[in-house]
Formats: sequence, C-alpha cells, structure tokens
Amino acid sequence: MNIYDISKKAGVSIATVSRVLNGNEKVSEKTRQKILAVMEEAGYKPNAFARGLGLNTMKTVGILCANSSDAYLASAVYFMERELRKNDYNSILCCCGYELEDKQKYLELLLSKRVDAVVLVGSNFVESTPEKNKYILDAAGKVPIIILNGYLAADNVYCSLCDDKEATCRVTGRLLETGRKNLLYLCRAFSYSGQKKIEGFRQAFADKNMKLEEDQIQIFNGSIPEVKEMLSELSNRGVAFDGVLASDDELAIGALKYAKEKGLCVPGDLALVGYNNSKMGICCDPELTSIDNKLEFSCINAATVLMKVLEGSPVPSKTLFSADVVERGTTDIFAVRT
Amino acid sequence: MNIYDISKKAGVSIATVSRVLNGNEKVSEKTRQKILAVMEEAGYKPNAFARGLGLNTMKTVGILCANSSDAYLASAVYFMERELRKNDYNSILCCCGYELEDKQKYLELLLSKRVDAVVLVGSNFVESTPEKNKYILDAAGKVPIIILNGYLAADNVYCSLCDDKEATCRVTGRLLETGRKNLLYLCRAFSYSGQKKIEGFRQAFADKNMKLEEDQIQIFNGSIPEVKEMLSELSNRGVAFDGVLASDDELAIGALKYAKEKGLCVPGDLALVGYNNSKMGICCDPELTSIDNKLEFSCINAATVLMKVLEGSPVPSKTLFSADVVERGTTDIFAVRT
DNA sequence: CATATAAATGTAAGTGCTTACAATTGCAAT
DNA sequence: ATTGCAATTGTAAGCACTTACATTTATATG
Repeated sequence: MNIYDISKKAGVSIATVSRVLNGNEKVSEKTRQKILAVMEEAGYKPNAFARGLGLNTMKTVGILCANSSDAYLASAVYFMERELRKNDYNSILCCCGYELEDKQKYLELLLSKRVDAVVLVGSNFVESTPEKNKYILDAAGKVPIIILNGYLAADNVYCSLCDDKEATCRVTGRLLETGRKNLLYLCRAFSYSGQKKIEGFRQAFADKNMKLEEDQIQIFNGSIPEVKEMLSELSNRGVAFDGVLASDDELAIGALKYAKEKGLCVPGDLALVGYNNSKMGICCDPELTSIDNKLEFSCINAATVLMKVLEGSPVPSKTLFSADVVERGTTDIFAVRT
Repeated sequence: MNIYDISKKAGVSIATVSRVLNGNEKVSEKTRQKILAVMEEAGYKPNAFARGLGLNTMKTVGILCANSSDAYLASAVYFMERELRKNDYNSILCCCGYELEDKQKYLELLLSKRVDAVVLVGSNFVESTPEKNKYILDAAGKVPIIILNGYLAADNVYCSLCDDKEATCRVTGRLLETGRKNLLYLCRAFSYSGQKKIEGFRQAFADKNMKLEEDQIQIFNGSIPEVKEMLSELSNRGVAFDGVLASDDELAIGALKYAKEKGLCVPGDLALVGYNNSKMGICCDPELTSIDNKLEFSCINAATVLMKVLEGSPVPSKTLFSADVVERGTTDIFAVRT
C-alpha cells in the first residue's frame, strides 16, 4: 500500500496525493476530500523512511542525557519530549553516562540518525575546557544544539538555564545574615551548573567580607548513606558547620540523615538547603528547603527556541532566568531565627 | 556525500560500497580496507533514511509510557533504552498519559514512524476489558509488542512482569501472622498490576480465613499530603488500621506522614509497606520497607526477548518472576513483633 | 467567444540506499 | 591454453516518497 495505490484508487496522480500528504494548498477541496477518503478507507500510512528521504527530515530531535533514571534528568526528558511532541516532533532518547568519550560517541550516533536537532539535557555536557567541548561545536556544525542548564557560547548552540550562581548566592547570603557562620557546600560534580553554584556560594561570603575555608566546599558524588558517612568524618576532623547547602536534594537529605544520627536539631543546629525541589524533599522530616530552578519552564522555553531556530527565525542564544526558593522545615531563613 | 562519491573515490561500484556498509562478507579484504579508508577520509556517514527505505528498518523501537517523569517509569525507560542500545537499537520515546484515547493515538504514531517494535512501559497499558485492549492487538499485527509489568495473552505480544500477587500476598500474610489485624491496602490505579496486588492482598486474608471489609482497600490517586488527609478522614470515620500496604512508595510515605501527624509509632502502632523500592523510601524516617519488583532484571529480560523475536527465534510470551521484600524501619515482619 | 491568467493536476527526475542477478576475475585442474 | 568453479564485483531495478516544471483545466475579462 503506497502512494501509487492511493493515486490509482482516487483517480489522480501521485503528485496530487503527495500534495495532500504535505498539506500543500494547491489542491482543490474536492480532490483533497476524495483522496483523504481513499486513504482512510485503505488504512494507508505514508512510509516515514521515504518521506524522510524526500524531505530530508523525519521531524525528530535527539535527546541526550547522562542518565534518565535520575529523577531530575528524567523530568527534564519528560518535559522536553512533551513540548517537542506538541510541535509535531518526535524524540530519540539516548543516555550516555558521564564519560566524555561516550557523550561524543552517542552525540555522533544521534547525528547519524539524521535528527533535526539535539537537546543536551544537563549541565554536565559543558566541560570546563574548550577542547573538551569541541564535540559540541562539531555537532552544531550540522544541526542546532540546545543545552539545558548549561552554557556554551557558540554558533548554532542555544542555552536555556537558571541563574544558579545568583540563587545560591541569595540563599547563602540569607543563611549568613540569619547568623550561620559555618556553612558547607556539597556539590555532586564539577559540571557547569555545579561551578556556578559554588561561585554563588563564594560570592555570598565575599559580599560580606567573610573568609571561606577550602574544606567548606566539598565535591562529593555519593548516595545518602555515603554523604552521612562523609559528614561524620568531616565533623570528626574538626570541621564545624551549622548549615549545609547542596547541589541537589539527595545530598541535602544525606546531611539530614547525618543530623538525625548525631541528634542535631534541624534547622536549629543545622540548616539544610537542597536544589531542584524534587519529590524526595517532601518525603523526609522535616521537609527540605530547596531551590527550584524551574525545570518545566526551562524546557518549554528550550522547545520554543528550538522550533524558532528550525523555522529560521532569529532567537537569543541564551535564556537565563532566576530560581525560586521553596522554604520548608530545614531552614528558617525567611523567618527570624530564634 | 553519498555512496556514489565513495564508490568513485574508491574505484569500485556502489554495490560493493553498500556491501561493506552492511558487513556483507562477500567483499575481498583488500577492497574492504580501501573503501573503509575512503569513507573515513571523506567523513562519510550513510543516510539513515535511505537505508531505512532500502532495509525497511531503522533499528529503532518505540518506547511508550504514561509519564517518564514518574521515578519508577523513568527507571524503566532508562533500563530499556540502555538494553536496546546495547543491541544496536535506538529508542523513540513517547509519553502518552493515562487516557485510553491517547495511548491509542501515540501507539499509532509510533507505528507510523516505522519502529521495529514497541515497548509498553507500565501495567497501565493493559485495561480490564478485551475491547479496550484492542488497540494493542492491532499494533501487534504490525510489529512485536513488549509489555513491561502487564500481561496480555495475544499473538506477537510478549510480557515481562513480576508476580505482584504472590509478593503482596506473602507480605500481607506475614503482617497478619505478626499480629496485625486491620490492614489497609492503598492502590493508586486499577491497572493490571494494581489488580494483581489487590488480589494478593485478598488472597492473604482468604488463606487465613479472615474477613476483609471493603473499605480496607482504597483506590486512591493522590500526592503525599492528600494521602495523609485521606487517611485522617478514614480514621475519623472509624476505620481502624495497624498496617498499610501500598501499590507504590509515595502512597506509603503519605501514610507515614499521617502517622507522624497523629503521633503514631511506626512500626509499633502502624506498619508500612511500599512498592518498587524507590529512592524516596530511603529519604524518610524510619526508612520504608518496600517490595522490589526487580525492574532492571525485567527490562534486561524484555530486551533479550525482543531481540530474539526480531531475529525470529522462538521465545516464551510471558516471563514471570518473583519479587524481593526489602525490609527497613517501617515493619518488623521478619523479626518477631514486640 | 477568444484570450489572458490563475488554479489544479500530471510527468518525470531526483533522494541514497539495497540486492537479485549478471558479469567478470582468479585460480586450479585438465 | 582451455575449462570449470568459486569468489568477487558490477548493473540496474527497486524502495516510497517529493517537487520543479510542464501541461491541462477553470475562471475572469474585454
């Protein structure tokens, strides 16, 4: 069952059938209806490969992410897929882990599938040195690249991200103002957003002319019990802290577990702030204060930008927006500390 | 840059180039090397659409799920994508929500993209009446369908699932044996696995000749605070319960929040059992006992089955395996109750 | 009613690959 | 040198569409 069969049954040429397939307006309403009726009756579905070949697009975009079972990345993938689908685009998902080599490999794989664009979900795609980001530029030479939560200034690369530095600085500042002296920052990985968060943390101290010790910033990539362990050791080594900010909620909950084990009062003895405002944060007790970086908004924005790029409209290459702070039981930064 | 350019540069015909592209062994080693070298040098990438047209496959499978931002479904999608990719298949992701109409619509959309197979992630794809499952059978007429966590006996439909009934029955039985009299079952939706879980719950009572009141089973689709609310009302209505089993961890954590609010001791006054063994379960305090339905195993199995189906090998249409119980702080069913 | 013009439709040449079948080549046995 | 056979390579016909351009048909104008 192909376009020839349909054209025969409808008594027209294949060109006309193709035109109705593509919504070309140069077809009389009568024949259009006739052809649609024949298609319907025959249960005809156009062959996507042949269309792809002729049109040089199959209206699909590649979504690359490190690990879509991570709750945060999963949500991002979900929102992106939803928004793209709203615009009649399909998504090819590919999870590539955190190794540079694999990111590169799977980005190329997506390109070889002739996707119309690639969305890099997560700040971990932007590395710290230009050479390591070359693979993105190479890809951008072929199709537009959208980066979610990371920023890379380059041609045909479009970024949608939250101002993590400002948000972290804001919250850190409030904690300092409410009398916390010994804050700790736990950061999972040294990704683009991780760097920005740490910069914000440092900035808050600088703004108040306060000194920051190097062990107040911990790059740590562990699970909840491992965080608990790590903080115990830190404490045993004599590092004191009355507040922990973290680059995600899981790390902060690790700190909460530490506090419980030590019998510390939260937020009295120890204030906690997570990041991403995930569901995990409302499972614990007290519930976790978290910075909400408006992922859904960011994805909607990214999809909108992408659609414009694909239709050739001019768009800004960077969209930066500010985060919300969702205060719950692990802090009292917006109330007065008792 | 196409196959003709390569054939010219290598001084061979396009057929030979195509042969090395497809790993056909009827090419002398010398010319193969020559052609590979030319491809490499020219940076040639075969056009996936044209290959798709010629081979009638692009080695992609469609993954359909209700909502990939749900942590459990997200993990399933992740594992499936990973396993499929290991077998050189790509994944087109499509999230269709819970409406029958949309499931049908997006399943058809995936088929129109000429995927080689479709994986239905989640038991919610199997409806309770045969007519409602017709859309799956229709699809199975075109490509193999894999169902994760659900079961539907039909041609070209393959299911990989955990024995939810047995697991629920086992845990419920233990709770009854350790002296709990008034158990409650919270079930999010009346999906295939939801039904099986409830059947297991009923079975455990039947096995002990104990009577089960209708309000001991609650179909409830709400968030954590809503569950808390619902249980309060239930309690106020005079329904007593000393144990809550739930069809997922979130519901169980809602019950935990209820216990905290009421000042109930967990597990002393109220035992709690979740399902899926999610990360949420280790965020709360005490940590949640949960039934682990071995999602990763199930996905690996599903992918293996699918690959065999695609290569024409015979495979069982149903793989059923048993769940693990991960006991944590919200129960004492494997220790003696004090 | 002839003509100009616009609208609708058809013809045929791509699009880049696969593969059945035909043709050529290489090589050992006669 | 000739033959037979297998291994290798080439030719050309698909695969199911799109679309520039040509042709036909309908409509409006004088």
